[in-house]
Amino acid sequence: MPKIDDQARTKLESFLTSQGLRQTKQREVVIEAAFATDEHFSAEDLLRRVRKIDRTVSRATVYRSLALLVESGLLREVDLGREQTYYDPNFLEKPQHNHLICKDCDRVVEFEDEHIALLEDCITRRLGFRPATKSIRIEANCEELARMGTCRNRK
Amino acid sequence: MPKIDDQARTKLESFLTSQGLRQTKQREVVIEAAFATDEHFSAEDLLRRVRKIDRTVSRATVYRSLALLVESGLLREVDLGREQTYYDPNFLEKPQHNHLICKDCDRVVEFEDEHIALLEDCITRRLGFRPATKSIRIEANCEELARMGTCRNRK
DNA sequence: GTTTCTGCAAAGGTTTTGCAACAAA
DNA sequence: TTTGTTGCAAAACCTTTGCAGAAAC
Repeated sequence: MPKIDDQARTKLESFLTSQGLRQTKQREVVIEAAFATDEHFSAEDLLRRVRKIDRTVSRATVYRSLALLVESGLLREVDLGREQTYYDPNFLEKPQHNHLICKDCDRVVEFEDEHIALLEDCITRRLGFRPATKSIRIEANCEELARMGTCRNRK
Repeated sequence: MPKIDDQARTKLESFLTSQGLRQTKQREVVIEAAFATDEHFSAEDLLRRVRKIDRTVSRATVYRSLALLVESGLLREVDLGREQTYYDPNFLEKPQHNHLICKDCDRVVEFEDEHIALLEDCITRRLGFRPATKSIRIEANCEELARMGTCRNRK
């Protein structure tokens, strides 16, 4: 089973080729950093990780590469309700997942559910739209915080 | 049946009083502008509307009043996936509604659905959270655009 | 009279962009 | 060689904030 990272790298390469774009060592580094973990990250998070590998890569290049990775379908922007844009490296593996965001502790939990997917379909059609880029976001509160008065994710 | 605007004004007044805050003509104008329509708006949208009523109101005051209106429960921040924060004046009337956002034409449609509310509850609990500030956001594509090749909301 | 508010302008933080030098193909 | 890329610094945006004067209570 190939590492997700390799899969991503291959996909990016064919995207670049098909668009007449170039492979550079900066893009290599960015993709390596982006798929190093399965956590969501912001552009600045990624910049930090990238610079651990190669400290000469510029902020602008990270932002530009990010746009490329989204365009090529390797990353998805997710709206976690924070000020910054976040990126999700897990859509390659689980194209249908959704996010639950805890308003207390900022935890983000990914989930899949066939019932909600179906319902979403129905509602979407009923309203005259076309269910395509499925994306449901649930906001909730922290059970742990409510019961224990505290939560391991702080705040 | 009282106008929503009056209801909002009354609620704000008691909030201000209870917090030892003051009623000012600027806050009057902001609330008037905020509840003039049932559309979602950004801070800059609101500033424009406010200035049509009183052109001397500053940007800072609009931002500060907006925070106050959210705190007092009159407005809700909604995340429409755009760069700016948007505000929804319809939660006073329909505290349970959700949003469908068209990724093609940026249309926002509000909807309520008991089934999805229930499912959301289940999923939230199953994941160890507490369903509180219900908020589901569905992103979809435009049927009109797909079928006709164009859409009345442009883009 | 106090204390809160306001307007202004400056500052903050994230993301984008123009441009000259550089590197991939 | 040609054309796309990079790094830098500046710019662009939205939003927040410090402060002195103005306005509520």
